[in-house]
Amino acid sequence: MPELPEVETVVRDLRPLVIGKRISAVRRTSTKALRRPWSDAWVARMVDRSVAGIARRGKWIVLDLGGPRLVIHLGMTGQLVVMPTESPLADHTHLVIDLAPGTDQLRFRDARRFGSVTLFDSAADAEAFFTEGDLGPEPFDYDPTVWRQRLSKTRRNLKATLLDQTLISGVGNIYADESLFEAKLHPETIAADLTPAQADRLLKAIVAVLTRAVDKRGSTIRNYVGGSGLAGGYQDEFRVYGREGQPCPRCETSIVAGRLAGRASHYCPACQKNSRSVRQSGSRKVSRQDHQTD
DNA sequence: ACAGGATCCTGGGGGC
DNA sequence: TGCCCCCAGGATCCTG
Repeated sequence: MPELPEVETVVRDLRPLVIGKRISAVRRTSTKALRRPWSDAWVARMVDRSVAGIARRGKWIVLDLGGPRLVIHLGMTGQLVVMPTESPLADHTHLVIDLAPGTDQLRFRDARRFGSVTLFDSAADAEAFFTEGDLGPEPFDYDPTVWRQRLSKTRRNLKATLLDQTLISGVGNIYADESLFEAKLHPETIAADLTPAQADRLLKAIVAVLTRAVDKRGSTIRNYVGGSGLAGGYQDEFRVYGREGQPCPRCETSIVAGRLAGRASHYCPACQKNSRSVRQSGSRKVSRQDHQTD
């Protein structure tokens, strides 16, 4: 479920609720396996530590325990919320962390269990995990030159490219579609065929869309809630995602939905022209030079 | 190198 | 009410 804006919202919500709190107990509240295996040996390493900070890296949440780092991925249906101890434990709650002083608990829930919770011994170990996973740069501080270079090296389409966390971290299905609309680029456009100007436009569009979404506390379609249990508001601002058959907010043309990179993809066929396929309709294949315009 | 499909799971919605 | 099928904010592995 959660992409960068949702994860960022969780982190911002949790920050005042967990920082400075001491972990007085840790309990696994289900025996079901998560995406990455949990180890009970981690409990002893967490108890009595205080939460020094909480941060986001791509779609990952990093809880700083003053040495060890608890690294959490929400997968599709994950929730990480602070709740009072007396509130009933919701279904599919996998981990409960007691916070002191007070009676609050940090709870991790995940119905589909595509998420994970992993303890690393140090900041360096957590960072090595991201490095080994080849996690791509953050959209907000992506060097445009590097971005253009990375795009120029792949013949994949833009939709698949934006979903690739090693190329850019944090973008998922919703914000890929919304960013491509913002940039007026067709999701099937080959990344390497973008002109430098188009590549710049795309990065700016991603940043603009993500910024607006963060401002609205992300998007809630089904399960997502922030760290305090509050839903998001950006789902009301979608311009293409989930709007198949509805009018394009720019030109009124019906939004089209197709399947790309294995995911539902929404776009405006009028605003988001695929220069490649348009040009291909006359000749057979198009040389790279043909794309220098636009 | 890359596309496409299957897979890991559960729940919700639509059609019948 | 129930059943069946399809779909879902992700990521990874396998095949062609």
